[in-house]
Amino acid sequence: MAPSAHTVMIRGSSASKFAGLNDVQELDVDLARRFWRAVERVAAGAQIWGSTEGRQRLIVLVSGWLAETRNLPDGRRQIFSLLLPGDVASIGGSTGLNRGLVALTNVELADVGALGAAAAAGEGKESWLAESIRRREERLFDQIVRIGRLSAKERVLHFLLELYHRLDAIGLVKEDTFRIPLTQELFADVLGLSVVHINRTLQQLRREGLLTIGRGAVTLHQPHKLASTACYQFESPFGEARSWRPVTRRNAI
Amino acid sequence: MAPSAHTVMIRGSSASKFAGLNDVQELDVDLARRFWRAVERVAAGAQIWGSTEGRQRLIVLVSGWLAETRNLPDGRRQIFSLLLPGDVASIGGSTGLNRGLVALTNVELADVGALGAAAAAGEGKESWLAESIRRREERLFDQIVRIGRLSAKERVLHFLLELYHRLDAIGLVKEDTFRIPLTQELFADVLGLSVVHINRTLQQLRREGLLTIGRGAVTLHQPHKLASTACYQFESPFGEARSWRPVTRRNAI
DNA sequence: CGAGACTTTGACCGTAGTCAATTTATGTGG
DNA sequence: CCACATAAATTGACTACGGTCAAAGTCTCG
Repeated sequence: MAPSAHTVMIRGSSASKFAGLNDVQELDVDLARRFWRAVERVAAGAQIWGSTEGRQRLIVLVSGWLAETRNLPDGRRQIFSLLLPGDVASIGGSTGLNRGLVALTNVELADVGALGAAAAAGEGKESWLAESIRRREERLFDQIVRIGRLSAKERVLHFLLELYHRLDAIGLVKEDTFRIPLTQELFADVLGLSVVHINRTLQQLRREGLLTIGRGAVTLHQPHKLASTACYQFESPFGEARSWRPVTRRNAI
Repeated sequence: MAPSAHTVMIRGSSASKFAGLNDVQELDVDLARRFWRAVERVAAGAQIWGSTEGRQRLIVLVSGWLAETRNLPDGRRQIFSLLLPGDVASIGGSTGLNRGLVALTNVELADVGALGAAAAAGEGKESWLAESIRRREERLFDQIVRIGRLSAKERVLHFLLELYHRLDAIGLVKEDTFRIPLTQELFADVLGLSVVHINRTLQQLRREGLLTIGRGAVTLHQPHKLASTACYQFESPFGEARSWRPVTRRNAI
């Protein structure tokens, strides 16, 4: 993939290239510079994994979209999460066997090894890295709730709302509209549904006037209202809904 | 919950109390001692969360089972993961709002804050903590594949196989049999299914002679054979099954 | 214009959910 | 030790969400 095409990709957000990072106060400029020296470019469609030999290392996604995925032997595929600019991922080590990292668009990566050590050491303040990792886990939890307990319609809305918020945080949402480099097939593999059903669900949402989607762009109409219909981020602070009874031999399976 | 009842809980595995830890070479004895001074006991059924005030802290589960869970406003519930002895979890900080930690049995916890700093600093060797966290993420990925792409029958087997391996690693499996403090309802909430369907699936598996389950104990008949029918740990090393085409405006939604 | 990939549609099927009742297991108090 | 209370497990009847298969329609690019 030609670098020129790539440049087009990130243009228009040049100011916000660092938005995902600057947003969080703890990342100082020195570290940021260290990023830039180590930037790597990866072409859309490429699969990424560190040498299985070396130790695990952390990278920051500077621009573009990545997908974390797994293929089952029979062809089924599940996408665990999407990584957006500012997100952290680990590659290398024994990671590669269970999970693949795929560039959905042209992508810029920065090594965060040095930063990692620095951040881990700096205990006094909330380290940027720790916070980043915490959010990542939170997103995995959201993903589990989506595919575990939400209906197809809810899943789609919940997922789009997550993207909306994450992209908004790095300045990539204008007037409730953002771009998504996803086909309906990828959509399906994220949400654990079939392509056909994703298609029908999207059409239903369109008919209901809840969103506009097509040509790689999404507009959410009244995002806040959608949030409640999709159980998005409105979880009760836990523990209010159901009581937990100790599980003893008496009441075990 | 009386300490005596509790002691019964961990008896029989006293030798293996530390199995989950000793198993991994990097944990030295000094750190282990530090654990013991900080051990906390929690009664079955209790909900655990650090003060939302303080910073996030890491704990190690020394004995018993914990569940990480979320309740949706309408009563639906999803259990993200089960924590077994030797596993690490974070509590406190902003964690509490999105995820609850519940003691399924009486439980012993050890604070790993000090260890955390030490381990993070010790970069030369694979730190125990880092490895522990990596495995945790791997389990979340497995969970996502289970509920995203596996059938009910596959989910149950895959889940039981995971427990089998994790419990085996800490010496809690004898003759392919282990104890599980789970009701069918909890089972359902882990696997994203209804109780009724869990019940029917278990009965089918019993009829097929694949396992024995009841009274809080499970026996897997021919675990290795089951693994292939449940797509357990037999994922292709990624990238062989399907090609990835760049997603551009052309072929996006 | 033609090729290839993606989207859309229709017909049909099957897995899993829901509701409601019954049975079983484990306690508990008399 | 028995009757009763409670929570789990189980069953049946019915529904529906979502999957599958196959064909037709669209879009973009070369």
